[in-house]
This record gives sequence, C-alpha cells and structure tokens, in this order.
Amino acid sequence: MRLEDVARWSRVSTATVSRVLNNAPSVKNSTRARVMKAIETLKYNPNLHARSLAAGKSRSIGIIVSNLGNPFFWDIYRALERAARDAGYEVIIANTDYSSASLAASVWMMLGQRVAGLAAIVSEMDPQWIEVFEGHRIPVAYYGVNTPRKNIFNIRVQYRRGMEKLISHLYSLGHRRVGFVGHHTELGSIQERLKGVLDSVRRHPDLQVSAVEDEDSLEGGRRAARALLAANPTLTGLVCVNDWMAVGALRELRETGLCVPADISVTGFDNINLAQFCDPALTSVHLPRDRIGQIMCDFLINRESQYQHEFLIDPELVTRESTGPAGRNTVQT
Amino acid sequence: MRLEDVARWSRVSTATVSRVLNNAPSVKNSTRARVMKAIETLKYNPNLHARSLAAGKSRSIGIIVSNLGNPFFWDIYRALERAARDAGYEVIIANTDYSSASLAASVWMMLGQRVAGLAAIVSEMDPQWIEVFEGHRIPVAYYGVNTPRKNIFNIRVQYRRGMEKLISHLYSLGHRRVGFVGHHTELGSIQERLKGVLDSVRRHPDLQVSAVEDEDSLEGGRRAARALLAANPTLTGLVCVNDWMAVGALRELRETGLCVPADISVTGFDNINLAQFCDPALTSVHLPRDRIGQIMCDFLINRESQYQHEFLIDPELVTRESTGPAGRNTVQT
DNA sequence: TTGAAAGCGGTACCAG
DNA sequence: CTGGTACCGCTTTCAA
Repeated sequence: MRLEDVARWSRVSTATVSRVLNNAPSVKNSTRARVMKAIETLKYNPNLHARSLAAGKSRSIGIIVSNLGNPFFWDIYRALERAARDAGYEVIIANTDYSSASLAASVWMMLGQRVAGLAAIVSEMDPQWIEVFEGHRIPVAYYGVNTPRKNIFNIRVQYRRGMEKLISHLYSLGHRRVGFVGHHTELGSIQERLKGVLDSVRRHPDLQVSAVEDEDSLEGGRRAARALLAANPTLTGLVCVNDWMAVGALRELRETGLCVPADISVTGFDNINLAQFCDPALTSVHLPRDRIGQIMCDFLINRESQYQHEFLIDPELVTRESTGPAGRNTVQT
Repeated sequence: MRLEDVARWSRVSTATVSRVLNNAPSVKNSTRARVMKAIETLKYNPNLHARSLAAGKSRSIGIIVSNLGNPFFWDIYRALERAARDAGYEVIIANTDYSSASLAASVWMMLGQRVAGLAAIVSEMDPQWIEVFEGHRIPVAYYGVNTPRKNIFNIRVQYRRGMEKLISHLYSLGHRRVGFVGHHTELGSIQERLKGVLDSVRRHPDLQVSAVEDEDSLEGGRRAARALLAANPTLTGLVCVNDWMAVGALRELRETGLCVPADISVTGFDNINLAQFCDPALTSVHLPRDRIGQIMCDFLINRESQYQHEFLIDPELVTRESTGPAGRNTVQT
C-alpha cells in the first residue's frame, strides 16, 4: 500500500495525496475528502522511512538515559514525551545501562535516525560527544554535564549542595560515622555526588565517611549496604546516591535487624515517588523531573528557551521518616 | 556526509561502499580497508531511513507495552531487548498508558517504521488489531490475548489459576472478607484476574469480595486500598491485581495504622523484584518476565519457536511476609 | 488547485 | 571483485 495506490484510487497525483497527508492548505475540499476516503478504505499507512528521507528530517526527538528502570529517569522521560507529543513529535528512547559502548551505539542510532533533537541524560556522557554533535548540527540538551562549556544547553544539578544538605541534616542529628552508597563512581555526575559528601567531611572534621559502590538497582543498593556494614558495623547513617538504591539498602538493614531510623538513618536522592511509599519513607532531596523533561523538550523544539545555556537546579531537602537522631550505635564518649 | 562522499574519498563506487557497510564477503581486503578508513575519517554515519527504505526492511523490532513505569513491563522489555540485540536487531519501544488511542498511534507508528516484528504486551489489545497485522504480513507476538485464535503466537498467563492460588492461600489462613485492588477492569487480561477472584468466591461460598479500581501506579494502589477500607472496614485481606499497586496499598495500610499481616494480609501479582524489597515483603505469584521476553523475541526473529501458537504460563505462588492468619478483624462467631 | 518530475541516501541486480 | 544504475516511497519545486 503506497502513496501511488492511494493516488490512483482517488484519481489524483501522488503530489496531491502527499499534500493531503501533510495538511497542505492548498487542496480543494472535495479532492481532500476523496483522498481521505481512499486512505481510509485502503488502510494506507505511510512509510515513515521514505517520508523522513524525502523530507530530510524526522518528526522525532531522541532521548538517551542511563537506566530507565530507575524511576528517576522514567519520570524525566514521561515529562519529555508528553511535551514532545503535544508539539507533534515522536520520542525515541535508548537505554545505556551506564555503558559507554552502549551509549556510543545509541548516539549512532539517533544520528542515523536523523532525530530533530536529542536529550542526553546520561552520567557517562563523555565530552568528546559534544563535538560530534556540533559537527552534526543537531540540537542537544544535556543533563549533568559538569565541565562548563559554552554553547550547549545543559541542565546542571548542584549535587554537591544537595549532598551537603543531606549531610548537614545528618550531622545536626548527631551522626558522625556515615557510609556512602554509590554507583559507577568513575562517572562525572555521580562522582559529583561523592565529592559533595567528601566536601562535607572537610567541613565537619569529626565526620567519618566510608564509600562503596555497586550497580544502580535495588539489589545493588542492598549489596552496597551490606558491604558497608560488614566493613563498618558502627555506622549510624547511610547516604545513598539515589532513592532507588536507598530502597535496596533499607531492605538490607531490615534483614540485619537494624531499625531505621532508630539504629541507623538512611537518605536518598531524587525524591522519586517510591521514596514516599517505602518503609520508612525516605528522607531525600528533590529533583524536579517534570520540569527537567519539559525544559529539555522545550529547548529542543523551540530552540529559544528562556534559560540561556545552563539551567541550574538547587535540590531541596525533604525530610521524612528515615532519618533521626544518631542512636544506639553512637560512641559514648 | 553521504555514501557518495565516502565513495569519492576512497575512489570506489557507492555500491562497493555499501558492500563494505554490510560486510559483503566479496570485497578485496585492500579496498575494504580503504573504505573503512574513509568512513572513519569522514565520520560517516549511514542514514537509517534511506537504508531501510532501500532494503525494504528494518533491522528493528517493536514492542508495545501498557505501562513501562511498572517494573513488570520493564523486565519483559529488558529481556526482549537483550535477545534482540544479540540477534542484531534494534528495539523500538512504545508505551500506551492503557489508552486505546495511544495504542492505535503506537501500532501505526510501528507499521510505519516497517518493524521486522512486533511484541504486543498490552492488556488493551483489541482483537481487531490482529486482523490489521495479518493484512500487513508482519509477525506479531501477543501477550495475554484471551480469546482463542488460530495462527497467532500468544503468551497466555493463566491468571485465574494464579488468582485462585492466592485466594486459596488467604482462605486457608482464615480470611473471609477480602478486597480486590484492580485497575482498568474493562480490559481483557485484567478482567481475567478479576474473574479469577470471582471464581474463587463461587468456590468458597462464605467468602466476600469487594472490588475497586484505580490506575496502575503506586498512588493508584494506595487510593484503591483507601477506598476499599473506607467502604469495608472489616476486610482482613487485600488482593491486588499486581505488585506495583500492592506496594501502594501497603503504604496506605501503614498510614492507617494497620499492621500487615497481623491486621490485614496483602497479596500482589507478577513477583517483581520490588516485591522482595518492600516492607513487608509481598506474597505474590510469579510471572517469568525474562522467559516471556526471550520467547517473544525468539518467535519474532526465528519464526520457528518450539512453542506452536500458544505458550501457557501457570503462575506459581510465592509466599512471603505480607500474608498471615486472619487477625483481629475476624468476626468472632 | 493540481501534476510532472527531480531528488533524498541507500541497496542490489546485472554486467564486466 | 567492482561499477553502473534502476528503484524504495515520499516530498517538493516548478509549471500549468
């Protein structure tokens, strides 16, 4: 079923059918109706490849994320998709699993698809890619690029400030020995969170921090918590790189018989919905996923975002049940 | 940067470059090397649209799901993606949000993309689509199509058996008044779960069931639980259509001050990872997402699945902490 | 308001 | 082993 079939059926040229398909204004109503009917009865379905090849562009924007299984990314995707769809665009997703190889493949694919714009929400985004994109003239919205760069649209979360808020919160509750549950710490934006922790340490000389890393998953969080406690049984607080892993950590603590927050406090990051649904509800720091998704889409499509080149986010502390005064593990001096 | 540029640079014809790109065996090593180098230095990136238009097919398979935000669907997607990638295929995702309109759009898009195969894991899949697909000659793997049909590959979960296992489990623990947390009950496969519940009622005449529905989300589960308890304060058990909503329900119960399972038992469905990470861990029924994803992909790509036309799954009961003997709410007769 | 025809960037068949 | 060259299905001038 091709354009030509529809054209023949409705006794017009393919050009006219094409016009109808694209709502060109210059088509007589009667012919338009005839063509529409043909499309209908023939169940014609345009070949998107041919369409974007001929048009030289595709009505779709791409989004690459590290781990869609983590609700944080999912929320951003949702917001971006909604905005894109409202503007008449499709969204193509790619998941990288924090793998550089996978990222490369995804980027390649997006480029091959000739997406109209690309949202890169991957902590493993290597600066080299930025140049590749510039060469391709395709607008890209980044998330979490830390090295300042001119002429790129970047959403930068002030992780360190977020982490500092969390750490200060714990410190003021009397915690002096905390563990950090991280993941893929070699990566930029994540590294940033760890730095936030370490900075806070410097600020509070009597604070001891031990870090461990595992994969970004419930199981990863659980294993990390286990490792941390095994090496350091007297920890009174667990700072997790994100809520997703924190939920895993909570599970491990429960298993061990430790009560949160009576015996040990736990903090997350991102403030995903699940943070309110786990037990105890997680103290976290809020990242506006909806906003992020919208802004990125807005930039990609309209290209005239009111935010020049960088959009800064200062995460806000959200205190819930998982943090409390340092309890029985506290050294009695 | 087009094929022709590469051809010119390496002093060969576009045909040869194409051969190199597709690993055709009949290319002299020296020329292959030259072309490769050209591709490399020019940073040539093939236009996927042109490619699949010319080839008449695309190396990608599509997957349509109802709610990727629910880990159940995510797990299936992951398995399918892994299998597809191993076979050299890309995977295109589409999410429908349980909306028929959205489903139609997704199907249309997949058809337009000329996917090599399609996995439809949507409870709202209307039988009419099956005919559309047959007209398009594209292999489709369905999940949860209940009305028996010849010549389609379908993975059918015996929801009713699963539900019966859950209900029997509760019944044997002394529960006689249970609530059903459902969602979109007008849809086929979900309807099936509700039927499972109702069937069990018939089997146990003294069992009372009240049902409520809400959206498939943590919040939805929570609201449903609230509604159920408000209308029926003496329930001793909550049967949820899936784990995702069950986690939301657990939250509500905790809020209300009810202890699970001491005061009220809760069951899920799917046995997603999160079921082991929530508190209390959920009693559920296991659905092998990995297996499902693999089998679907296998069928789509190799088309000679050892499973003829239907793959039946009999969900297995997994007992955990969220269910126990009917407690204080039990009527003292 | 409509049609004819030249591409868009590849693929693949047919020669050589 | 390599080149020439019809398409693939649709968009988009340019004329009519």
